[in-house]
Amino acid sequence: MDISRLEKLSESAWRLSPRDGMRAPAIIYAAETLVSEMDDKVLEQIANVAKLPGVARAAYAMPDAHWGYGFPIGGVAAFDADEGGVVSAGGVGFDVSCGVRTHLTGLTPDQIHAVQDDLAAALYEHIPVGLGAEGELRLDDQEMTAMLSGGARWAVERGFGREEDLLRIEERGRAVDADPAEVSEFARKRQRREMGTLGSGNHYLEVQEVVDIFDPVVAEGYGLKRGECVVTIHCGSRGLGHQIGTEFLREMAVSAPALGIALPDRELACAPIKSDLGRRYLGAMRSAINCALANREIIGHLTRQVFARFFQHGELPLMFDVSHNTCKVERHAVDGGTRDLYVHRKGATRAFGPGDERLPESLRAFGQPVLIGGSMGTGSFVLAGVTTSEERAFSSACHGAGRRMSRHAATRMWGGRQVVDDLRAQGIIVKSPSMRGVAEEAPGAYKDVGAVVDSAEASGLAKKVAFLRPMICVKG
DNA sequence: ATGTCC
Repeated sequence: MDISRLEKLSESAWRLSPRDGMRAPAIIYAAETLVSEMDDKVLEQIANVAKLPGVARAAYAMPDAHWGYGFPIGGVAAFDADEGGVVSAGGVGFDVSCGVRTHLTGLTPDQIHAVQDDLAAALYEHIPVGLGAEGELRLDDQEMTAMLSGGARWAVERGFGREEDLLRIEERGRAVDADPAEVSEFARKRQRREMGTLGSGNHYLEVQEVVDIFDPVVAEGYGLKRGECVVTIHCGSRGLGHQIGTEFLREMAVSAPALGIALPDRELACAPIKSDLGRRYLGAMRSAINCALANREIIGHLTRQVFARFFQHGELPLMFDVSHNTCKVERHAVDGGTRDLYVHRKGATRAFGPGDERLPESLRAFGQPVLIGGSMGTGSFVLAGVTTSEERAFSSACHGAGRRMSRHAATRMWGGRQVVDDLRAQGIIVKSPSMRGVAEEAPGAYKDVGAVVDSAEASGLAKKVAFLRPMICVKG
């Protein structure tokens, strides 16, 4: 990206003032090196987002931003329903409510090492993974509706997971105002056999060691101890969310002219929040959020079953579960007052600061855990929300390392087998049904996650709490 | 992300 087009606000914040139909500025939060490495498309896309009706304050790109469908991945934008604001299927993303959860294990790396190969094999065997993977569960239409309405709470009621998990899930495990009636028959059909499955692409389950603590007080508050292991699960709403995204993107693109919306890019298809189409999308999208929350709760349950075979204490309490592809109604400061806004976070994590009443009491003093998935070789971070993030980016932060190159480019650079062997030499066991998928996800295909989170911290979006190094990776 | 083109 040509950085000379941007106004430098600080070492890690860059602004494009409104032009060419932009209704608000575009702001990129990242150190100069990361901004320079970003594709020009990121700036073009975030500027286009700032052209949409009812956009509030500014459109933002997080430090891990990269080119996406319409909106960049790592994009945040909020819209005001009373100002003609819109909701956009492309602004949420195809994998609705894709997200991350981390379970504590209380186990030491030595305990994992003693069973590492067998544990990796058991996790890989017990948790369905890969494109088109099916689980043991079969949902009839009535159960599908209950799941789409109940989220992780539905899963717990059916015996998958524990009541106490719900307090450690965003929105207490359930998106309210979901409308399962707006989820098509085909979307339901695609999901019938896919509950409790990990999926493919960048989705994974990892056993990780906490190797660095940056903020001892917050780490203790989260239950993270140096030299202990955690399990992190990254997945979303599988075929159902994808189908909802596909259907509504198409309908929004077709309907835009009639709804009086001039799209700067067809991929930015959207509908007024106060329209029938907008309301229907929100009802379906919230159902997909519940699908993802239920899916991760079931996978957490399956993980506990495997750990119970190997260890006496297989409780695996949930530290936190947070989505990074969502649209949520939140109250934020705008123009000297506060407004209810529809905050789109696509490849961006909600990051409430300390004291926020929407956080569970046990976490409120520390700020919200922000779970950052790095690549399978380089490791992951746990961050904490900070109060400055509200004015900087509607209480949002990055979500991962961000791709450095396309999947296709990665397969030209690496072979899957070679990546697996290289990681094994570093003590990391990778299990995957797809060697091509592993090549696409090679550590070198991602940006330096450390540089990304340093930028997030410098930008006042979140602060570093802990660094996690993978030991076992089950990869889709 | 995705039974990578219902």
